[in-house]
Amino acid sequence: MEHPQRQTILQTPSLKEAVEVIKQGISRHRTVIIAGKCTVDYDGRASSKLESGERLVIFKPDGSALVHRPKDYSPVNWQPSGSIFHTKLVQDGLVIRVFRRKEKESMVIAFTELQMVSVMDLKDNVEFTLYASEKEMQEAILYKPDLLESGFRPMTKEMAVDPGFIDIIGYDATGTLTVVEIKRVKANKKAVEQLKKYMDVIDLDENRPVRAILVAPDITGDALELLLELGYEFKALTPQNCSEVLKQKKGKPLTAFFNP
Amino acid sequence: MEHPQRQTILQTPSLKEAVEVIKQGISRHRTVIIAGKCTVDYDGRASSKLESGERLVIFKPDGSALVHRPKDYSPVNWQPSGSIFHTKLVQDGLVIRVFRRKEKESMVIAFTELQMVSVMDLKDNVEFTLYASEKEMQEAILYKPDLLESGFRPMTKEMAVDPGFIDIIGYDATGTLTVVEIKRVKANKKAVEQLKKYMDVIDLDENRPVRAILVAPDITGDALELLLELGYEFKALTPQNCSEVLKQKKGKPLTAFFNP
DNA sequence: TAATAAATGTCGTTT
DNA sequence: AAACGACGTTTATTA
Repeated sequence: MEHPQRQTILQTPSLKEAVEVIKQGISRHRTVIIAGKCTVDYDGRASSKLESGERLVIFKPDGSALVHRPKDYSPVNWQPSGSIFHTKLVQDGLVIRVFRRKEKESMVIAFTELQMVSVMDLKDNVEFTLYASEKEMQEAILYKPDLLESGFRPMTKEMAVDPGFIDIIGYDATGTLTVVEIKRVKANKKAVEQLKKYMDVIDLDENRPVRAILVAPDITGDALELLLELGYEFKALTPQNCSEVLKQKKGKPLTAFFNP
Repeated sequence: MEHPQRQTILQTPSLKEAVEVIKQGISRHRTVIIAGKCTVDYDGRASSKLESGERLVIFKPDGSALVHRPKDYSPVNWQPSGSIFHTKLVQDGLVIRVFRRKEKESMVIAFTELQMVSVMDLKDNVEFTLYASEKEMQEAILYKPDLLESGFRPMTKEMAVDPGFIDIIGYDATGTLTVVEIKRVKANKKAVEQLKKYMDVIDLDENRPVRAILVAPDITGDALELLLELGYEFKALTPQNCSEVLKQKKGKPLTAFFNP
């Protein structure tokens, strides 16, 4: 055989057939996929009960476990990585207990019928890259401040103030101190309130005019109302806009943008 | 055959063998599970790129799709239910496009090698019940107000005020108006700020003393500091406590608690 | 549809 | 370990 067998697949196995395959798969740090009729009980931060039905259950080598029903994006039950699995064949069925000692959480899956048991050795070590995050919008404005407005000069990024971090502080074309808050999705009232919290601190520290600009692809009606009431400003900018700008950048470090 | 074949499992199939099975599985509203080497590109609210590696990919009958790496609880890429799947065999491999027209989102999965293709008809219609939610904590306090403090009399639940909904409003033993905010996990500063927003409205509307009580299993140091600064109070109460109380309730409607 | 808050949120980062 | 904020948050609820 050219390719050594890197997966074991059992179709409608008996519980007895399955138990050793599952145990070995878990102990050898494989990804174990089980489809079958089961109940699931969870107890920890909350507690839950799921009566018998057919589900897809996944145990990963890092100790994460997922129970998926045939609908919905999110698992009905789960435990995050770092959990410990115990597999046992009992009178009633094949029981897999998932523990997290630290969090005092447990999830118990009891199978009565199996449609499939699959054990695989998935090799996957490449990087995952997410583009057009809020950080990237920030980078884009620092790289090309005209994106915000003509003549804007960034001074600091992520300045620490009491309530948190101000995304960008700089001076506008007339030399007025300007606080910039960036959101990558439509801005709501919460975003304006966050900006206000920063402004409260800035206004307290300095005794001179300060502008506040909220940058986002869009803004809700309520948020715009509050924004204008507070005398702040809105600048429409999408992650895609920023992504385009960053394509020109290519590897210049962020520190390069803070030269005189 | 006693049990009609309710699943199709292909082990290390060729892309050509797999494509028809996948297409049929999707069109017949089955759960389709694919393990294999693939790349994943996402474009929508953000965009992402995942280079070639071995992953577990799930397509559900409701139009949700998940891409799982061999680590982590959360999928590396996904689309929620209501998405549309397009499967196509091209020169480079087996490509499955997942669309959400409304959200202008797409995820493209391109397989070059397959370890497994499994198509199942999972029957799962029972209810899932989760205990010890915030709503249950609220119900417990309404059922047995002494849980909050002796002599407390609830007046309304979920009173609508401008910022949102106040969990419980009532009168304490001395007849002072009392606002109750409930959190099912350790309360942080954000919870106190939320309570403050409610109090700002209440204090504005009424010109008399008002108490504010934050109910949670625990509270962070910063949050407690802010809470006391504002003159509010903290009452420790766990979801488990409340769950115990509710076991005595057994089906009495909530409205039954608002009698003179 | 928009806004608002809960979630077994999870995840990363900083203190 | 604790606290805090971001997330392609998702999900439910309500105006």
